[in-house]
Order: sequence, then C-alpha cells, then structure tokens
Amino acid sequence: MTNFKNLRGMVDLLPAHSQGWQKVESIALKHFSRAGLNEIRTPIIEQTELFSRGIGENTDVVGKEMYSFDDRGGRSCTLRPEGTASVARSIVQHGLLNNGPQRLWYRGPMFRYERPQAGRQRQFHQIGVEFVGLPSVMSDAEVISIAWDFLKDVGLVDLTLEINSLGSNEDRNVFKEELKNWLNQRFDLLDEDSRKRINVNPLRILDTKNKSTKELLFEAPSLKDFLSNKSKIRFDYLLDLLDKLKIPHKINNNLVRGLDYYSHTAFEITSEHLGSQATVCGGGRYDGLISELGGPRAPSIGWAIGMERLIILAGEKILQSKSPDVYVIHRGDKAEQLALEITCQLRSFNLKIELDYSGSSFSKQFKRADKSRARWALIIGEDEASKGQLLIKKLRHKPKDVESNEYTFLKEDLDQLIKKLID
RNA sequence: GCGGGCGUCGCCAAGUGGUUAAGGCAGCGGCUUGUGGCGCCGCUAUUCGGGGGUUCGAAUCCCCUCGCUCGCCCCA
Repeated sequence: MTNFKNLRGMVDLLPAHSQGWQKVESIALKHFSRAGLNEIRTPIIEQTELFSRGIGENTDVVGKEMYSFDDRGGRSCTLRPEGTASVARSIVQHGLLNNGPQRLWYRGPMFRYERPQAGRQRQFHQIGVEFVGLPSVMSDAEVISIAWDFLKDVGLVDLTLEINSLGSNEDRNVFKEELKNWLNQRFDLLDEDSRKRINVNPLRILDTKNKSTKELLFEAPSLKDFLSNKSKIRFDYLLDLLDKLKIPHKINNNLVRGLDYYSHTAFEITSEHLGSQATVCGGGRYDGLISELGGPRAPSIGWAIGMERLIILAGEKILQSKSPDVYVIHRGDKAEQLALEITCQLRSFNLKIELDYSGSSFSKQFKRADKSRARWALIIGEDEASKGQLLIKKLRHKPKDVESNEYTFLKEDLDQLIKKLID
C-alpha cells in the first residue's frame, strides 16, 4: 500500500459532515455575539514553556500528551493542547486588560498525543469562552449559562452540569497537606497510580477510578471541609444564581480537573450518550494564571466544548445538508450557455442551484435531479434555448398533480419565475 | 504506555484449504435521441491491509508487520 493516509488520530472533515459543523458554529456565534463576546485567534503553536508553566508541569496533558518538537532554530515548540494558555499569553502580551475586562471566545484545532478512541482524537476541535479580569460570582454563572444555553440550542438533551469548588489557593494548600498525611498513613492500601500521585498531585487521587481506592476515600478528608468561609459563601451564591437561571446542577466534590490553574469553580457538562468520554464541556475559574504568565492580577473563568463530541451528541439530524432549491437540466450547445447564465443569475437571489454537467439524456438528468432532493428542476433544451424560454418543473410532487407542475417563462421574466420558485 | 476486537470493491457484506471471490447500496451506460421518484438489463475487486512461510493448491492455516476500533489512564 503506497497510498497516503492521514496520521493516526487526525481526522478529515468530509463534505457529508461539513454543513453540520457550520450549523453548530453558526449557533455558537449567535450565542457569543448576543452575549457581547469578541473572537480571539491565536497561533496553534507556542513555545513549549507556555504550556508547561501555564497548565502545570505535573499534569497528564503536559507530562505525556504534548506534540512538542524543536524548530530549525532549536526552540522547543508545542502544538497547543488547549486554548486557555494561548489566550492568556496573548492578553498579557498585548496588554488587553488595559481596556478593561475581556470577554472572549475562540475556536480551532487542539492537539494531544493519546490513543484515539470514541470521542477522542489527536487533533480535535474546541470552541471556548474566556472571561478575563472578572472576579465576580456573577461571571461564573453567566459563563456557565452561555455554555448551557448553547448546548441546549443545538438540541442536546440529557445533559448534566457537575460542579465543585476547589476553594482559594490557600484553602487548597492546607487541604493538600492534610490529604497527603491521611493518604500516607494508608499507603499500602492504595493502588499503584495513586501512590505515585501522593506527592505530585494528591488532588487527582480524589478522582480515581480504582474501586478499592475509591471506597477507601469515602473516609478521606474532604476538600469542602477545608474551604474558607469566604470560599463557601462564594460557592453557595453561585449555586443560588444557577437556580435562578434554572440551570440544573449536581455538586461533585471529587471533581478536580486535570489542569493546575483552576481555583474556586470547576465544572463539567457531561452526557450519558458519549460512551466513556462523557465530558462535552469542561471549565473553571483560573484566578492565578494571568499573573503567573507575567500579567496583572486578573481573576478569570472559562470553558471549552469539544466539537467532535458535540457533533456526536447532536446526531445524524444536524449533519444533513440542505438540498438545492433548483436543479438545472440542459441539453445542447445553446442550452448549455443559457443554463450557466440563468444559474448564476438565480444564485444572486440567494437560491441554491445545482447545475448538471453530465450532458446525458433528459431521463438521466431527471434521475439525478430527483436524487439531489431539489424542489424544482429547471429544464433548458434545444426548444427552450431557441425560443428564449425557461421551463421549470416541481419535483417530489404527488402523481395526481402531474399535469399541473410545469411552468414556462420567458428568460426576460426571471422575476416571475423566481416568484414561482419561492412560494 | 497497557488490555480486548477487527481488517474481502467508494460503503455494507458472504465466503473458514480446491478450477471463474456471492449479494446489496452508491456510480456509469441502456430499455426511454425531451422528462424523475418504480421496474428491468448490462458494466464496475486478476484480488482479499502488507510481507514472509506451510501446501500440488490459501481470502481461508502459521509467523511478522501495518492499520482501524473499543476500553484503561486522562481529558474536549
């Protein structure tokens, strides 16, 4: 086999699916624009250190999933594994916060070197929102509601919003020490993975899928008992606001998420219809990231939605492409010129026109017209061409109306023809 | 990185050692030189992911390899 193939985990978006993506993206744009967000586009390659510093040296994403390489100048570069770090970098670099808080959205490909499986690819696409420089609890609620409303509008059902508070950095550090102690006392009861994590990233152990460790953890100290009063009040208020917005939510005290920069609010929107990769949207608050990258103190919150997973959930319906309004059938040299001319004219009226190129018999062309699911056929043969006439025929009509579904117009009376096509 | 399943035409798919590798969909052509949605007829894989081996003979057995897929870890 000498033919070329796409790299593992890299997926072509084929014509049969592209209109579905466009549909979803246009719904997203509608939601973003009415929420007053502006788009930001950043490069898909950054210097490696941006991600290792921003996302966290000990995270799985940085530790084993990055597409990194040295460029010809010997600089270590990385294909972005997520969007937030790049957006934060750009905001700091261009001093955008001097113009006040930033409400932004982005979309594009992300890269993670993992074994592909259902709902997971090496190149995948995220569409995301970042509210930067807004400490208010209201912004948490607003940001979540944008995601929720968007997903609902796309037609998704059976979604669950899981939410947790990680507290402030101080809360969490106290808790981490306490948890480490507790875990170390039960070291030989832990599974291998969790043992490795104790010192590196003890919080992630809370999220373990290992059964016996999970049972053990029922007795473990809980992060929520270490939240300061301030953090608790903040979280409770957020839950209140979500109630007011009628967004159902489930508190999940073990929801930690894999990126280091989160504090206070962490959330995921999941679906039971996705197989084992259940998260369609993940996000949270990152109050320290901007300053960590050299910017001002700018508490922020955002989320990212996985487009591929979203499309899976939206299902077949959204992938169906729009059928043409008119399928143009023609035969003969003179007819061909008129057909092209009329096709272009009709398109200027925003009608979707498909022009037959086969030059085969009328019978064949009609068959193709039918297959295209067009509402109308426009027929130009030798007769029409010489008389300057246009014949249209309504397709997909009940047989009893056969005699009444053809109409002839002079090519000068295009506006009458269009009127007929539209009604 | 670690487990399980699978690889026959663009898609679905029969075939499990014996001369020509079913069938369906899609495509192309015809029945029908100007009228579709139905029907009928014809055409479309020297070849079974690739390489090696066993055998008189392999898509069918063995070995290696590549790929896909599902799951674990983790995430969108």
